[in-house]
Amino acid sequence: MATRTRRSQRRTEALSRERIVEAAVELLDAAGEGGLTFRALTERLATGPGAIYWHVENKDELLGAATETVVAAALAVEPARTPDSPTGAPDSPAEAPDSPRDEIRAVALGLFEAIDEHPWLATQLATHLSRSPWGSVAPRIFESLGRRVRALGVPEGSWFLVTSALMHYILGAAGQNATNARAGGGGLDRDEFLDATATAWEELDPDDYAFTRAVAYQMRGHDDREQFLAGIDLVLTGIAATHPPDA
Amino acid sequence: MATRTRRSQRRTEALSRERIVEAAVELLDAAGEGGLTFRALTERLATGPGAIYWHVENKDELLGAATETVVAAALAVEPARTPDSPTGAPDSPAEAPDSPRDEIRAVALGLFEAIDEHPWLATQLATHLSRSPWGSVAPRIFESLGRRVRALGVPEGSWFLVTSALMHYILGAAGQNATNARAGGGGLDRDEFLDATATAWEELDPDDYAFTRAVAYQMRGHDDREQFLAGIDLVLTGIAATHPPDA
DNA sequence: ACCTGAACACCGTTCAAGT
DNA sequence: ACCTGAACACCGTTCAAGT
Repeated sequence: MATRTRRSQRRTEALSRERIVEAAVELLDAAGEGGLTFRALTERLATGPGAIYWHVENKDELLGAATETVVAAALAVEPARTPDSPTGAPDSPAEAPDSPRDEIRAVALGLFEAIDEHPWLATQLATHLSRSPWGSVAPRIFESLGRRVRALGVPEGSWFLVTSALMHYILGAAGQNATNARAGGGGLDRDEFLDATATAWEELDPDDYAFTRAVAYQMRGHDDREQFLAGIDLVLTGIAATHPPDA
Repeated sequence: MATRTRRSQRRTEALSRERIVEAAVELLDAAGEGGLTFRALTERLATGPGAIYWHVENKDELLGAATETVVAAALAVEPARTPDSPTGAPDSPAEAPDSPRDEIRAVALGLFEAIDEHPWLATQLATHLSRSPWGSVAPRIFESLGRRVRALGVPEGSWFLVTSALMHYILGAAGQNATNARAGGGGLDRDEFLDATATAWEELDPDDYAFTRAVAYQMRGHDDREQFLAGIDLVLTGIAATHPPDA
């Protein structure tokens, strides 16, 4: 029976931290946070739990490593181009030197899309962003946004506040959206899910939820990405108004 | 040995969904997400798992009920008063009719403080806000903010966008802060934790993290609540600028 | 209607043993 | 140095049985 070992992967390459993290990301993408177990991991890697523990401290560290990998990839794109065509994929070489504002939009959108593709990221980013010893993912995002905030001309005394506010909006919005992405993935397609949610809103108590009922129809057709970027613009405008460049 | 049943609670009152949720909140507060187990719950309530399952569908539903309870309490305060004295606890009767802007600040601060007191809330709010069947907690927050957004004079077409953006900032910021609160709770006090984080930032690579290193000192002394409210003001200013009242 | 508690399947983690 | 796999303690959940 030793012959019938599942070789879900070719067995040529040796085990490595990298391969383990890669498999972890695949499991998380396929089945969410609950999909990442050491049993599933050992089966996929055709090995035993002990082997994994030799390369990785524990499950928490593994989750952290998976998060770092995905976030690093999202930030590495360093995209450009004005988001005029919201559908356009960034693959042609970028030449035009973008404004800091456009770059912030692009970084934000990169994170948004990463969370959209890997909904399990939301939990990680929302609450486990700082760990001991300090994970590198929070500073990475902070740095990427902060450089553009500086380029925007925000006075130095406001750098921390402004960059934090931007990051909070991005993580909050992307997190909410991940919930939708997840729910959408489970059977219903996106439009059906939106419609079901809008309908649920419309059936709330008229006294307690007058406002929510009144905007339910706006939920029905809305485009997540567009809304997200509109929110970014709102925050950027707020930044310009409350922390204008030094005179 | 039947005599030595732990009665962590007086045994007079019968089991009820309410008592179970209450105990769940206590366990979550005391030991975080990992502290809520059915064993701990049965011990605290001096009963068996079957009894709990009679009142509650499963662990997920229990977590949801705990979240709803705490969020409802936070929103019920419907506080007032201008936040001039950031330390002041709201206990004297409020009379002055506050501006929508102040009310939004107050609602936001209420949520911020709820997450600060119950750090496990962050995960719940960040990613499980919508469930099937639709939980009432998202609409509750949305409604509370939305009514004030309407009172602000934001044009109807922008209600959904603006209220969502506000909610995203609040949840994102409060979530990040919960991480700090949690970390602070684990031995170090708040100032020590901030200091340790700032020091860690200052030791990052000078090329890759030039900006983060440059603002590390701003992290050291900052007041979470103050920063949070400054962010709210930033967003409110952005709202006023990008979605001004109809002419 | 409400509760008991043994049992089940599954999980993260450890560790003596192998190569 | 790297891997194996049995074993341990713990978890959510079920269910026949009691009152």
